[in-house]
Amino acid sequence: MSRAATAAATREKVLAAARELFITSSYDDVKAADIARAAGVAHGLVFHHFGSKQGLYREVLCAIGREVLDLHVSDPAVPLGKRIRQSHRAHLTYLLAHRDLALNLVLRPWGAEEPFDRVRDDGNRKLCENLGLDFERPAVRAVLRMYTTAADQLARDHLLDAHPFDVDQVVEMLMTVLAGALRAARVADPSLEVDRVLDELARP
Amino acid sequence: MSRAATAAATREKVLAAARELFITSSYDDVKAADIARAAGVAHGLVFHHFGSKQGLYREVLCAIGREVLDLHVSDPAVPLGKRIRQSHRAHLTYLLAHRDLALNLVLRPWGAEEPFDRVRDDGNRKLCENLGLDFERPAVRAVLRMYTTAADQLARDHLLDAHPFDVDQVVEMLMTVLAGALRAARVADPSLEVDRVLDELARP
Amino acid sequence: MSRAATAAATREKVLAAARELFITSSYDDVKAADIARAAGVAHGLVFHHFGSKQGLYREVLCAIGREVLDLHVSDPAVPLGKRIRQSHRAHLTYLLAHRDLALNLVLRPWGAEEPFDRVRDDGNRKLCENLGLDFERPAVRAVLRMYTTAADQLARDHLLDAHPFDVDQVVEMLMTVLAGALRAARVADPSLEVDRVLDELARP
Amino acid sequence: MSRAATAAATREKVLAAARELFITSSYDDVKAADIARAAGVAHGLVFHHFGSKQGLYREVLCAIGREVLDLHVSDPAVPLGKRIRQSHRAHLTYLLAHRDLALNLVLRPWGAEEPFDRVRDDGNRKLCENLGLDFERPAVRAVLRMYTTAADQLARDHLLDAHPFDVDQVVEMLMTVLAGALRAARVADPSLEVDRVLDELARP
DNA sequence: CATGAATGAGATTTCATTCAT
DNA sequence: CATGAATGAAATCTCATTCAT
Repeated sequence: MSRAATAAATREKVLAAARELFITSSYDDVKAADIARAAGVAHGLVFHHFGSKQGLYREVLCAIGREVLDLHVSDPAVPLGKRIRQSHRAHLTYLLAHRDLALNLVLRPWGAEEPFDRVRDDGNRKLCENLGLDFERPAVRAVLRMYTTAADQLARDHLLDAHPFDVDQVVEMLMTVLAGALRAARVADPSLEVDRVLDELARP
Repeated sequence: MSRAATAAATREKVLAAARELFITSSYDDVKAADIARAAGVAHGLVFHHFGSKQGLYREVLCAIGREVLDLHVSDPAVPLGKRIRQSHRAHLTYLLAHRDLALNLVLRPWGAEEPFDRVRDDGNRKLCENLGLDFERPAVRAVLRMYTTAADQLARDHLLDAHPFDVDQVVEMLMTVLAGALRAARVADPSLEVDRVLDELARP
Repeated sequence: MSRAATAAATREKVLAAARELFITSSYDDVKAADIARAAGVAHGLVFHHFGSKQGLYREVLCAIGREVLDLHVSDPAVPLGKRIRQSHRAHLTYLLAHRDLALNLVLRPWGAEEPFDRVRDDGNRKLCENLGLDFERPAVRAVLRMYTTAADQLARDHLLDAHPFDVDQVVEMLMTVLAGALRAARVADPSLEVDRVLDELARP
Repeated sequence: MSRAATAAATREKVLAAARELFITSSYDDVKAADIARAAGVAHGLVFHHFGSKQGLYREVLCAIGREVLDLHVSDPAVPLGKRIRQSHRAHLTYLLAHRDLALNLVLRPWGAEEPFDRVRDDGNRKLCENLGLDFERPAVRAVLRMYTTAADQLARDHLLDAHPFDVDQVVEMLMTVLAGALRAARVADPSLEVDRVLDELARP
């Protein structure tokens, strides 16, 4: 193993330890010393590789964001309604399988973490592509941001057992809310064509 | 002025100073000492009256929550569509008039602050009464929580000039999203009757 | 004992402990924690009273500076030559009696410690008054600063046993160097009248 | 280029970078990593070549000390008064041309830096040779140390514009103070013959 | 010779909270 | 009620130095 590879491995070790801890405890409750200890490295190494605790946190967040993004189905061969439903189900399943991670890191509001916002916007952009809409149009962007936030809220309540619905029901609720959001986009920007999308979304 | 009145006045002074500070700075950035200094009282008084910094914060939050709640129109004489629209407009106008307060204290996600959640639930309950729906039904509760979160997101973007829509457009977008949320409630709970409400909401 | 008096007493305790430590160890080697422990108070109290370790250090330095200043004899009834000699002897005796204090805190160069410089200037001003010269004249100021530095150097060497001269010899050497410095002032500023002073200084 | 030559060149690169940094920042503010970066070499190399940060600092200091020493004129053909004046002028000119270097590295008190003290003693020894005096005699050594310190003080004030005198005036002031110092040596050690030297110094 | 990853001891300062007066 | 002195735990980040490659 080369020097560089060893270093990279150490970096990963720290990253993994940090992820583990940030999932189970809040940012403030996780101490840099804890991370170093969990990773089995010297205290200072955390800062050598990531500059600051914040920097390390950001990296963890981004890594998770990318993982979540990759869950989405974008195969154009699959009909739109099915595609979106599959994506949603995959997303929800992932969150259920990683409950703490979801509650503590993923399902946080817009604006709470700068770098994560970008990941979220990437998610919306992907959704937009699937829907055949232009994310650069303010109305589209605005309602998708609303929708994502609302979906996170429903997912959060789901994880907290705040309501009794199963995954399939949740997915259908999301589809309906998404439809409402798209109609809201047309309200703000009448030139927007959403009927066809609404049609396709309606078909499971 | 009686002993008790003086005490109450002091309490208010601290509360006002705290509110001012929590509006402009984050919770962690506001120090108990800052509040005491701003209020012109002894450091220890903050704890004398409010037990802890958290306790004081909660009081500030609740006071604001109550103010916001009181903005809502519940006059049954006003047609439903108009009533909800007026409430929304009043709410948005208030947030615009208190930008920092809105961004830093009001428009935070569910779960961020325990006591504020209750206020928010109260708001949803009020909305429910207006809509003639039963907040205790899980489907209703779930979609209203989604809706509120989504509405906050749109308001936040509005305050941050992230989109170009005016207050009237925002209100109409919200109405449309609310309609979508109600349909989503029916999806989860088919026994739910929402057609009449949807009808009334459609009429401005 | 009143509240304020207790507080002042505590402050003094910290100050005394700090002085003790700064005399025997270098600034960097003295830890804030050491001072608190030595004073028998909580760690945080140091900062409550002095703001920072630097602030505390400055106070210690100033207190010592004032003590040293008070050693000087300014009784006009005493002939000038005798007066200066007595002051020098008192100064040297003090430094010898407080060897570490002298070497570590007093005999440091101009510019090493901002607040101490002011004290030193005060000392020179006092010397000036004794000599009947105007400290505001650049030539006077410049040579007195030279002289003070040189005197500190000789004192330092004396404390370090770098030369075999006794206090009386050292005092006479200083008188001679002071005479040289005054002549140097006249070189820079020929309008300066120093002959009478030189005359008086020559008489013990 | 041979292996050894490359190594020497690298060493020089580090030395030059260190000098640059120590001139503009204080010892504590210069980090070993800064030096390595500025020199464009690996962090560890600093220690490879110089053992420690202190060691590197010492080398920088000595190099500068030697440069300053070489400024002094010792040509016996030049009359003493002229020789000393030329040396002083050269010294001052050098300090003026390297202001930060002078203030931060050269014009520091005796005892501040072990290795530099030796250089300073070398300087005094040289001066002694010029003056035809024996540096090993305590009185001579003592007053020359005083004189050097005083001269540094005047130079420091000069660099800081603390007085309005030009280089020629400063040189003459120094000559006068030097004369005073020599007389002080005779005070401490009456067997010392300084009249001839004083005579020669008086003639420019 | 050169590299830079790894070490790990360490210190200042902050601040919520308490409590004697 | 009001005061503000006193407490003391705690945590981030720094940095000289080492050493395996």
